Amino acid sequence: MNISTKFPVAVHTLILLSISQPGTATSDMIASSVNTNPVVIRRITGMLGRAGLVEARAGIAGARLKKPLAEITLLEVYKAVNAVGEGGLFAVHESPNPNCEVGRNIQAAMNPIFISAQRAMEQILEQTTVADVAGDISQLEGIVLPDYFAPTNS
Amino acid sequence: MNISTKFPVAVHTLILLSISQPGTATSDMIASSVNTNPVVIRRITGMLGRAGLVEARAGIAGARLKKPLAEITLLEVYKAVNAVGEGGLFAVHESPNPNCEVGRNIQAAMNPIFISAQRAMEQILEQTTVADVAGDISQLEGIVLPDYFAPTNS
DNA sequence: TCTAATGTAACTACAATGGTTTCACGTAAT
DNA sequence: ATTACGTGAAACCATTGTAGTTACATTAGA
Repeated sequence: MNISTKFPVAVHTLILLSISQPGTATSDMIASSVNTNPVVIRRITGMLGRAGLVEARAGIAGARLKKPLAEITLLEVYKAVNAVGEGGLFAVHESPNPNCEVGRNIQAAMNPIFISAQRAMEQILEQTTVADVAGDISQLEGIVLPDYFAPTNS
Repeated sequence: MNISTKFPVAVHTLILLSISQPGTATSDMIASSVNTNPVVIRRITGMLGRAGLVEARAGIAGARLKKPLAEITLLEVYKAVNAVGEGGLFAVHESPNPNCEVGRNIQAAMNPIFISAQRAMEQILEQTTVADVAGDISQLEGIVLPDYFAPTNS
């Protein structure tokens, strides 16, 4: 399996919150950009709120960022939405045979590797902020199509 | 979600194959060490076979390693069993709204980060061989419990 | 008060995983 | 040849997790 879409959706949400006029980015509006259900968005803003990244209150339209995007790393978002469940990125096979030399030690032997592999992945996420992603988006918007995409007369 | 247990089970299987007398490590025997069903093991040895790591033939008990464990990296095993399905480690939310500046670019903006994060994780797996894991296991077997685990008279 | 938005619970649909049964086929020993 | 054992593969089931959906209580503000 793979890491939950909650993660990219949360990033998407944070960017929309940052570029929208206050009170504009309702869960309905965000859901229509993400192409999902408003409740899915509220679940995510709820998690972002519990992590201290946004402030969302019942009855008030649009959540408010509690930090500028440049101070929110992707790792914070990833952790806020619990993108990788409990037990870590790698699943282990439960209760191998304790009467077998391999069975009774395999988990202890593999665990350190699993942990450092997961850490390596998370460190990449830590090096990028949500503002970086937002920057990439405006860059993409400003892109000029190369000539071979232009209409021709041939 | 997390990465399939097929991965640790495959490592477990390879180690058993390497330390067992030829023809001894049947899918039944391996399954009893892993604590699962023999068919699960055969599915995995099948994948390891298609990846060229072992040779398993119908009717012949026990698969045979085609390489020494020291020449099999964890990354090879991970790829052999397709531990992370198609589409990569990170899921993306499908079809965001193309009429929204953020929606139509979010995937392109996040993809490079997802790819390098996944790569970082895989590079760790590439640095370890199955023989390293097997070595850790024998080390664990030889461990001497520290004093505070010893019976006392107090 | 009325409207609009959020928070939350509950339910559903769907997909993926792993376990299980079953059976055909291959090998090897008797 | 027959028998026993093991693998390969298909089919099916149970469980789990994710996301989508409905419904409703609650809150803010006009």
